Amino acid sequence: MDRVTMEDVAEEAGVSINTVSRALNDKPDINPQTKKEILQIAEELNYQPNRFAKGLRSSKTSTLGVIVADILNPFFSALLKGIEKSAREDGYSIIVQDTDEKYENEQSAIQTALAEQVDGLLISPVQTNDQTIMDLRNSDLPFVLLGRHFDDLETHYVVTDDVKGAKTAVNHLIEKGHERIALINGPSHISSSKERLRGYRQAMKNHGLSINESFILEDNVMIEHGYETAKNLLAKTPSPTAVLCYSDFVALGVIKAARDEGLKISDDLAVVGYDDIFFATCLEVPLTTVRIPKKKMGKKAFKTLKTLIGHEENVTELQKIKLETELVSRQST
Amino acid sequence: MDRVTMEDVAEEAGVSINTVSRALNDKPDINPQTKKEILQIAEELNYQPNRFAKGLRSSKTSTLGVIVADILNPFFSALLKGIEKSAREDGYSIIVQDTDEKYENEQSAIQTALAEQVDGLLISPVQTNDQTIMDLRNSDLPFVLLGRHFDDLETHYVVTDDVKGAKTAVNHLIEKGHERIALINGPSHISSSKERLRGYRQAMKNHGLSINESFILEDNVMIEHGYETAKNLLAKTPSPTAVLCYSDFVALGVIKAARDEGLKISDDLAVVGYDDIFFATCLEVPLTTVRIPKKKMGKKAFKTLKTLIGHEENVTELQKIKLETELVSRQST
DNA sequence: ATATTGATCGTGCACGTTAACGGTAAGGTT
DNA sequence: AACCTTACCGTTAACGTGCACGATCAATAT
Repeated sequence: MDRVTMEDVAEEAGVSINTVSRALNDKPDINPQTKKEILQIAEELNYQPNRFAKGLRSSKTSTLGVIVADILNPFFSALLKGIEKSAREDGYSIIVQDTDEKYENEQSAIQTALAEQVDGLLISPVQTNDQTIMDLRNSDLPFVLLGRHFDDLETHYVVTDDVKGAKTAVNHLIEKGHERIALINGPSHISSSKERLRGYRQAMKNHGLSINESFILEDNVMIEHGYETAKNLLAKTPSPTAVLCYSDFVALGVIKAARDEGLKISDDLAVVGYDDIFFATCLEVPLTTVRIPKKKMGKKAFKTLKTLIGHEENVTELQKIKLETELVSRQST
Repeated sequence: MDRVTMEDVAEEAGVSINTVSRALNDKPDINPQTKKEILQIAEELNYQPNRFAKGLRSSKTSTLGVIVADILNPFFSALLKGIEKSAREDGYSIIVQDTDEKYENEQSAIQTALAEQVDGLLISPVQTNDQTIMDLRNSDLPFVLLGRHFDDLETHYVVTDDVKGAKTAVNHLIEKGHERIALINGPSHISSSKERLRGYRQAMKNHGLSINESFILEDNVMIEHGYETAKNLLAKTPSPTAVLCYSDFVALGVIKAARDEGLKISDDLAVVGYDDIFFATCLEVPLTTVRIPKKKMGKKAFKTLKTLIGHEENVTELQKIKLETELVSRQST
């Protein structure tokens, strides 16, 4: 059973293919009555447009590329979920690629996306290199950065207000009476790390607290590293009474390390995470964390990309969107 | 800057388009020397084949549809990761759709996939209805079911050996000295639930243990339900000393409920999960669980689908693949 | 010398859709 | 009566690729 084409519909309706095209695409120059009949017949025959013919003609697919750093990370899963939902509601399909936080994968993923001829690209860039992003700008494929951005690169992006987020978290810890507050941050060269560090410093300064520079550690985003880093941190004297982590993943590592040391979370060591991935509530001591509106972020990123695709060649001004975070206070502080 | 086509390459090489086609597609009837030159030029010009033209001609995209029940569930994330990786390595792109465990979404997702003209479909079906799957069989689109299958539906699938998995888990609990063992199962009409129940019964019977039918509960896969169900379960007298859960998600709910009741995991209540999602190790009491080789499963599903796509019209025999699980013993038992 | 073969390459059409363009008929305008 | 407008519709070419077919030429066989 072959696919139904416009020609089949045309034949059935006794009109030309073009008329069918006009009917299906809401074009003018068509009798409302014939249009109605054609749509009727198309429906009956279960006509499905051939997207390859469409794409070939118009060089517009209705497909977006999404490149995430690690699907297993619930943060990205949630992002992806938001993107997928709003894209689907808008008639877009998404092609997903996972870079495993590796630079070379990102590079080839972008190449693949170009070859796939997607209409646009959503990227949560890896941290090691921005060369690929620069290359991407030279092609005329619209793209939006997600979660991370590069200061020195003028691109569209959707991120969160990390200065404010970290500041609020530190303020919260200070209110709880903590003074020796550590920061296990992400890689220092990515924007979110820089800004959170800024927020951390501001909050400490505002409350007249001195900063123990050895309490500021740089880390990877993965859980295993959080564990190691926390081990080091807790060995220091005097040891911190509170830690702000770069992610809930890192916080998990910290909690593990604290458990090993016989420290009680909250009493002996207050921990604040970042992201609010869903099992932050499932821990023995539910985790206080800075909630990132992940689905909303995905949705917003899609909307942004869509306007870019709409305007195309027009030099639309740069979309730099910062979403607000929310401190969710639980038992770990 | 327009896209480079085969015509451009042909012109540059001083040959016809057809010759370029032959060179690029490893066809015979071509001089090795000219072939080499053409490939060289194609490389220099950075020629990228137009997949829409290709798709239109050959009605073969290199795209697969993947329909998952819930991306936020780490089980599906891991599955997706496995699929994505092996697909990418094989030159396939994947279009991902999320059904939110809702039947109507699955239905439209399949429609979308058909419209997208993917080469094949990988589906982790929702539990409520198999009508869509039946419809899908009537189209000639090859597809493979993932994780769940339907007894009465003759389709290709990749699942795990659930009878054995549950049996091993129950055996483990019995070895630990438990006799009052409960089962919080998934929805009773899906295959994995049925088989795990079978495994549970077999293991109990083999050890001469009587089964308290009120210890067998049906549940949804979501975490919130695990909590409620466990509440009910723990209120029973005599209460069970061990629980086998349908998923790690459910186990989390059980652990929460046990915590509310002041029960100590392992000592007062042994808990076994299913799936082995990555944060099973992150819990206060690391969770004993039946590990499903998720990435391998994704990979296997892709491979299976690929052979189906290869053989196309040929009536290949049904692929019913059962992967082995592995009991991972941790501190919760 | 002529016929045959094989290697190599070009020609032309088809895939399904869109859009520019031209055509037709009915009605109105000068 | 000759023209223009309007509303509607069909013809046709084009998007980039792959495949069937035919063409060419040199080498070999008869």
